[in-house]
Amino acid sequence: MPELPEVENVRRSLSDALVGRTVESVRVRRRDVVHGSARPPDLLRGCRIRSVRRHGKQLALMGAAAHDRQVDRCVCVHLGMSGSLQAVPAHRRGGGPARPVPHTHVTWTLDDGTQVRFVDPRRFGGIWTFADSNELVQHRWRALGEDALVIRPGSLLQSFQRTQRALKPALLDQNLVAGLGNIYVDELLFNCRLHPLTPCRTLTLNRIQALVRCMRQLLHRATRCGGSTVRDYVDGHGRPGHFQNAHQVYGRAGQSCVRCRKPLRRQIVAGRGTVFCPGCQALGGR
DNA sequence: CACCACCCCTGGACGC
DNA sequence: TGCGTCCAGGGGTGGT
Repeated sequence: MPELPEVENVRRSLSDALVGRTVESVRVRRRDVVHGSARPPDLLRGCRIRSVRRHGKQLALMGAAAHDRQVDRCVCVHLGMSGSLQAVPAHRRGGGPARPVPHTHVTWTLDDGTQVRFVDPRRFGGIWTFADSNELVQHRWRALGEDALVIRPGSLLQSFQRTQRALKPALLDQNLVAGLGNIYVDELLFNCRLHPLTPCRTLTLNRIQALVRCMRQLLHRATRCGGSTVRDYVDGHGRPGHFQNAHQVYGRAGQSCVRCRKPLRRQIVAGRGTVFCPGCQALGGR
């Protein structure tokens, strides 16, 4: 389940393989994963890739039409739960017709023979096409909150003050802060000793500052470790992450808390499986 | 506007 | 071995 650290690793690895290359052809196997125009030129055919951007959990391939450098193109990719975007170099595809990877919905072929494949078995992800970066921001990224790596305590304080919600559902809300998912919210709340059901309203600026520091540190550490591979996440080169080995609560229900040795509890919060330490993360805090 | 329940989807775990 | 059932979960949508 790609969250910010995983998506950032996909972004970096894809940048290596894509930036500066030109898209020679695009193949769409499932039209319904593409939102907006699925015409090959709108899916970057004939474009030179200028950059790979990220906001929260979303990626965007920014291209410039080769025949007219003024014409921009932009393809936004959301990996959802089970999506992956991998660049497979020509030499790794070998000579013979390798059996196709199931659920490969869109394939781009670059001028050096590299294939970029969007694979998404559960189809919780998708692809959105835009004329340029303005459209991307207007129609898709503007509604999102600030990216979790750059958000400042002040904006979080503002959001927290006008919501009645608990911390966990608020932090999972991409319109409030973009990039956190179930894994990193649980890890974050454990790190800063906050109960998932703490009402956002009750957090002082001081505690929000600590929360933001914790969040950046956690996300940076996880990113450096290549992200978390819980089931099948891999980056743009097919490499798994290893931050799952450093998880302190996620996936550890019933095991003992690394701080106080009490058993970790699992409870449904905001409809999501939530693991926390009832000892360290008391409601009301300390 | 704020919030929540519901639904989308597949593969893996588990029980018989 | 094989089949059925349950569950995970991001986020869009529609209802309250």
